[in-house]
Amino acid sequence: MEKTLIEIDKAAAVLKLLGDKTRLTMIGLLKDGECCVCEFVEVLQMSQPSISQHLRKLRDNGLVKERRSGQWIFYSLNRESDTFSIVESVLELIPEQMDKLKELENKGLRICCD
Amino acid sequence: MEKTLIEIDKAAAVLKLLGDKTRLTMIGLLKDGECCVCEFVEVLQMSQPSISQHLRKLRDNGLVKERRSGQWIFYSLNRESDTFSIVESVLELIPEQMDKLKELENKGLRICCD
DNA sequence: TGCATATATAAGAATATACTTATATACTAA
DNA sequence: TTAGTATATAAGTATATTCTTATATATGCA
Repeated sequence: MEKTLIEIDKAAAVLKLLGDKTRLTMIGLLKDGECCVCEFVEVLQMSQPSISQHLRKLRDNGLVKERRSGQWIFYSLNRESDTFSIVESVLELIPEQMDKLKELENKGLRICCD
Repeated sequence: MEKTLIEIDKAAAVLKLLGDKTRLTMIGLLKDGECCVCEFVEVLQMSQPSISQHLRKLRDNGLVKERRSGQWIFYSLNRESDTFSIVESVLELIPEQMDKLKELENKGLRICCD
């Protein structure tokens, strides 16, 4: 049950990534599954390049991983990351973001990724 | 045992504050007690104004509180903050910073705050 | 009162961050 | 092959961040 400690530099880097509302919401959206870029664009109401740039930071730091499926690239949490415990802890303390995906689904806007 | 959820904006703000090595180390140093500004200056090897500015950010966001005692101002974690659970979780995942204070004590540099 | 110490604040500079628009790349399907 | 869709990258800009140096404030003590 003992968690491995994360060195301070690495912890600070991850916390800095999570310390941005857009990226924190993204991580929240990934809590229960995958999302593709177009879904983030819809939910977060931001430009596609901006979303891609945030995802790149998360990926470069190993917080998320990607999986291509046809034209789409699906992102998911990288639970194998040695800093995942930070992400996990934070996810327990913030509200679920799932409802935003549900809304999207209700509007029929999630079809692009089926 | 159920923790109250922290809204995403507020969580992101706190995580941003913790996402800086200097401030994260400060929080780590406060885990087991108070520290005064001159101790932070010694341990972190940074200028006094820089330390004060970091402490101000932490204080403005309610993460730490201050207590004046003579010429010295002692900082401590604000365990009453509604975002303290984030700080608490992070503290469990990073190494103890106490040894740095011990070193200081060994060098006799902690006398200023007795 | 006057000086020393501890801390805070102000102003400015260098750098980092997060957008924007434009364009490149990868895949699908006609 | 060509057009269309999804995503990534590049370049530029506005703003935020974190230092620095100089100065202000608060306390203690002779």
